Amino acid sequence: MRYLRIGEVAQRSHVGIETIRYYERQGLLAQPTRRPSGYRQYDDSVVARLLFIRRAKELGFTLSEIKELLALWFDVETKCVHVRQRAERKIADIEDKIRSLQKMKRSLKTVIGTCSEKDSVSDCPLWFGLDESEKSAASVNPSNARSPLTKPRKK
Amino acid sequence: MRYLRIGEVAQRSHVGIETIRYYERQGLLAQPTRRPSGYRQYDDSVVARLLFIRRAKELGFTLSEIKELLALWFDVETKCVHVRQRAERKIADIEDKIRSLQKMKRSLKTVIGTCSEKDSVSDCPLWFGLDESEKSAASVNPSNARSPLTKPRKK
DNA sequence: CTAAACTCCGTACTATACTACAGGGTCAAG
DNA sequence: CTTGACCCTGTAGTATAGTACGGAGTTTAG
Repeated sequence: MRYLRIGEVAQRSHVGIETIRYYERQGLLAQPTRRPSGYRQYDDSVVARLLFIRRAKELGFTLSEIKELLALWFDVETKCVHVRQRAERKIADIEDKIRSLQKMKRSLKTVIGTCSEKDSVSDCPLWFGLDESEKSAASVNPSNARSPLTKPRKK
Repeated sequence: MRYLRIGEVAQRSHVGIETIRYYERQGLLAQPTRRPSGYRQYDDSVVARLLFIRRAKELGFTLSEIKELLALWFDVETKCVHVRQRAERKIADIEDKIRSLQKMKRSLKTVIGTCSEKDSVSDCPLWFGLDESEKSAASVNPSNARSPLTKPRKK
């Protein structure tokens, strides 16, 4: 079986060599086998993994989130129950993202629709929601007095 | 009409005060009016704008992309043709993102489906595509000789 | 066997996006 | 009219995610 050198992997995955080594240090890629000289040897599965990482980054996942995602497929140690739970949480995140993107898209279409009728957008509609995303701990604050907005500054 | 102080805006939008000022410096938020004391005065529209920014970041847009997106709705100077073009490009980007997320979601569902049958994931399926995303300038390289993988290092 | 292209490791530098003071002024309840 | 919470500017520091060498060894076409 033919092995790939790091440069070939870089070319195929559109990820820089230094970045591949960086991902290895960060634990996103396994330590590859080495030739006697120390050269890394990869097989093509690493290319798919790198393409996944690249795309996931574009979708707003951080490297550590991506690490978690990858673990769902590849981490043999993980017990099934946990995988299931985590995968379901990830799916919910993803569905949220999809909904927001769809909202954004509809909103952009409205922009196009509105402005194609005239030759200027000076009177384009001003806002279309795209709010929500704001169900984070709905602040059950008693609000009895002027509660600090910022954490009190030490004197 | 009641104005909001920066701290109230921060609370409502779940964005830190310092971050709001940072966005102002970066041109993502307009210079707000000021009280004679210099205090910033906002109306609630800025809250929606900040929620949009926050969400767009989670969807993998950079601040400068977000600035462009916001300009599509709010930039009165922009000519309609340009708005239309840019909006269409953004919509295409968004549709790409949605497709990738859907693929990722399907793939995660497969993980769940596969592993719920057993008590371990040691034999979970190994890869499910989620590739594509790789239609970037399909490398029509003549490849006549050993072409440099990296840019030649200066001697 | 040579030379160009490749790889190694380690460290240092960069860009983006915040985040945290310092040192001062402002506001409003009591 | 004080006092605690708020705001101002400016500058410096942090986290994340790379990116760029230097100085060395390795590979392979010619």
